Amino acid sequence: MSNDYLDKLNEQQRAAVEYCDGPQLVIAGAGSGKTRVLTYKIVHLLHCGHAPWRIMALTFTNKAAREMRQRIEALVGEQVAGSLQMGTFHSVFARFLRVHAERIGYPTNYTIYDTADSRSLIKRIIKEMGLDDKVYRPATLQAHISNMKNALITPDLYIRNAELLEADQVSNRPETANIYAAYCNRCRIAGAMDFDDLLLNTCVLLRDCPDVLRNYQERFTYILVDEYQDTNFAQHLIVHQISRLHNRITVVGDDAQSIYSFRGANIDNILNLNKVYPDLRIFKLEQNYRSTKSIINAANSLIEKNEGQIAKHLFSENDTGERIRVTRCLSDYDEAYAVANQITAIKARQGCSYEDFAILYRVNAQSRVLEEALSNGGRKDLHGNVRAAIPYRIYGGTSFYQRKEVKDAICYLRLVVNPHDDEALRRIINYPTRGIGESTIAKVTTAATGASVSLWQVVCDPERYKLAVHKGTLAKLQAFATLIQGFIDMNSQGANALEITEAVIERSRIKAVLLGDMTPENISRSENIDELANAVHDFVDEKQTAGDENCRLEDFLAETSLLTDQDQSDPDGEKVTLMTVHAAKGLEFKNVFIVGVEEDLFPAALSADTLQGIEEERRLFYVAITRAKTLCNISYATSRYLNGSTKQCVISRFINDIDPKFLQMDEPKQLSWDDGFKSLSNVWRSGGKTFNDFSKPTAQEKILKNPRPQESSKEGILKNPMHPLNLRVRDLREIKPHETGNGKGFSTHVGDELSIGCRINHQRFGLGTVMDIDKATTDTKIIVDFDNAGTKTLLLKFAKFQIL
DNA sequence: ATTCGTTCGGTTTTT
DNA sequence: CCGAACGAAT
Repeated sequence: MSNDYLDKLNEQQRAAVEYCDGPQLVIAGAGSGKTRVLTYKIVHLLHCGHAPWRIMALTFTNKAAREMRQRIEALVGEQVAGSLQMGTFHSVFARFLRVHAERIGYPTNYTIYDTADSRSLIKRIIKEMGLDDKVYRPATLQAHISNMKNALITPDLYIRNAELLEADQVSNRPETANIYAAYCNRCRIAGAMDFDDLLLNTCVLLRDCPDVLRNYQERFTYILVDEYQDTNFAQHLIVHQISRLHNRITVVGDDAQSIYSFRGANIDNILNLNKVYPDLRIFKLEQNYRSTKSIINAANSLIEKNEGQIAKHLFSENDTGERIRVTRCLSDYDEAYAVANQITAIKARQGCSYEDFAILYRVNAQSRVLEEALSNGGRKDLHGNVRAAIPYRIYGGTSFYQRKEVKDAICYLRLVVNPHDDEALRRIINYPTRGIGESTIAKVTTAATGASVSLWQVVCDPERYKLAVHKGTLAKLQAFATLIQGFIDMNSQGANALEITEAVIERSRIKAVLLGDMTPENISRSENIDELANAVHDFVDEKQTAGDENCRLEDFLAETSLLTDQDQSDPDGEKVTLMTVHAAKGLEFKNVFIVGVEEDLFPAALSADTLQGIEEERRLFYVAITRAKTLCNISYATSRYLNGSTKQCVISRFINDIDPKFLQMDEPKQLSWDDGFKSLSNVWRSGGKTFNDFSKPTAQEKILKNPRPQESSKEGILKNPMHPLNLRVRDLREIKPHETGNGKGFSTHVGDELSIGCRINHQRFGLGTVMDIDKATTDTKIIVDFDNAGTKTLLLKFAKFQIL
């Protein structure tokens, strides 16, 4: 293998790739070729003689892992790439744990509880302990337990930690430690690990089994970790322990893009890395290849407002590009339609594809309106003609494997692999209904908890556990046990994943029940079950073509249980991408729309009370902006319908954080004192449609022409976002190049140059489509549907615009 | 035991 | 708005 791959790197990147003798931190700004460095680094390591199976590469998301694998495959071939130990933290260590589970008291075929499973278990424990679930909110407890695990505080450490106990007393939740202990206990009886356990137990394994640690330390001569700013303590420790022997490690990250502290990510892991690795060498990648200068400069000016960062200056040598456009909308509805129209307009102008667009939002719930607007292809025209739908694709939402019917089917499979999986058993013991009701399950539960065994053990041997139920009920339990045992036997006799899945679908009657009542929903549910069978089929097929006849159900489950919402397979075709900003990390798009940039949404209300909260939100916003290559569009609405009610909204403080010279504020104007209160009266909702009066400026707009001097805003907004002084937009003079009509191609036109459907750029109203030309009178009028200013009738002899 | 209807409450981001 | 949870009817 020649090493001409090094020529494909810039100086900084090349230096980072070539240094392989000790611990290395690569601070990689957004779009600076981080993945490129990682992939080439791995190629370089192979070139330098590291065997592929001695290299461990850890990423955060499956998407990132997949992408890196593909890139490396392209460079070194499938064979070699396949031998690399590469994947997400969770998937790599879940594999290790499969091998050594018994060393730490878990079965090899342990189950992985997803968030829903663990939530339901916590909830049940709270109930069983007779505690008030208003005080002990399951979601809060779950998050708390997760944090504890990420910090490696096990229940026995918890109970000895005076500080934690004290805090629980103060918050009036003294039972927290007991809930935590009970939860872990029940997981263990069920042979189940939750996501956090995968990391925690890896730490336990490496701590308690020095031979295992030694083995991995010796094996992995090089470790690479992506997105290190998002590691939690458990991950940090694992990496450190395994890398300690050879001390050859590359961690890549960008403190400015740390956005996962809510799940335990600790930015100090990267900021203090030199304390863990005294001979750490730091490399910086500061040239951004992705975005225009305007975008990078704007992003830089934003992130400067955060404190405590690793000094770096991201720069771009790309074109200056257009300024970031900030659009004010009256409602979420208008915003969605404005975005849809913009997409159509920009696509026509750039001649690009729908794939070049992404709409990013803070929370998934925002996607709904956007979907509607896109499906309608933007606003209907004057004659009520519906425009062609804009194709889109949503990441996130409920994933395939979380759908009720699919999860039901999966729970049968889980039970086959590990019958002690209580959560799975609970879910399907009476689905389809087989007369095993709540009271029976309660009795089984009591018996099981009393004897510290799984529900399955009680179901299989009711007498032993003195289960007091009627004969008829006993028979029903027996029938259920026989059903499941049948599948278990199939599995132990060597049936493959597909054979068992088919048997389960058939004999459990889950599909038959759905087809017994052919409502459209049920038909779709049954199709989803078929889809699951297909997935198993593909899995088996793929393994067999690769020459592996061993297509165990265990393997299928192990693979799918770590897939998440973000990992749906790509349906092909060019589509606009809709996703949360979190999901967009690591991706790039030619044109990006960031919507809902309002106080209490972005930054999220829950994050707004702490400085760290705000700083993380700001980093999130930074991530959003830096996804864009060419155009970045920001919008906010003054009124938004979210979670069942309409609320007034205020522009996000983050827009004020960006240096105004990189912004182009649309509809520049002073917001009025009661602008926010007024706009509600302009918005009616009927049948999902909004009626807006865009055409005439409001009295307030006319009155308030004088720019109010800027004052330091942070505290003011923090104190009271609704305070009128805070309803302030930038100085007029800073904004809008074409607003002043400075002869930049805006002129009057005669009718002949225009036709219906023409795109124009109006001096004042911006982009729009000509809907009609009225030559009936001496003064020709045109009716234009503006993307952001509604429909206007213009007198041709006066209107100043460009024809695009 | 099951099913249906009503009320109530919550509400970020993800492996 | 949506889902969970509870209560009442079969």
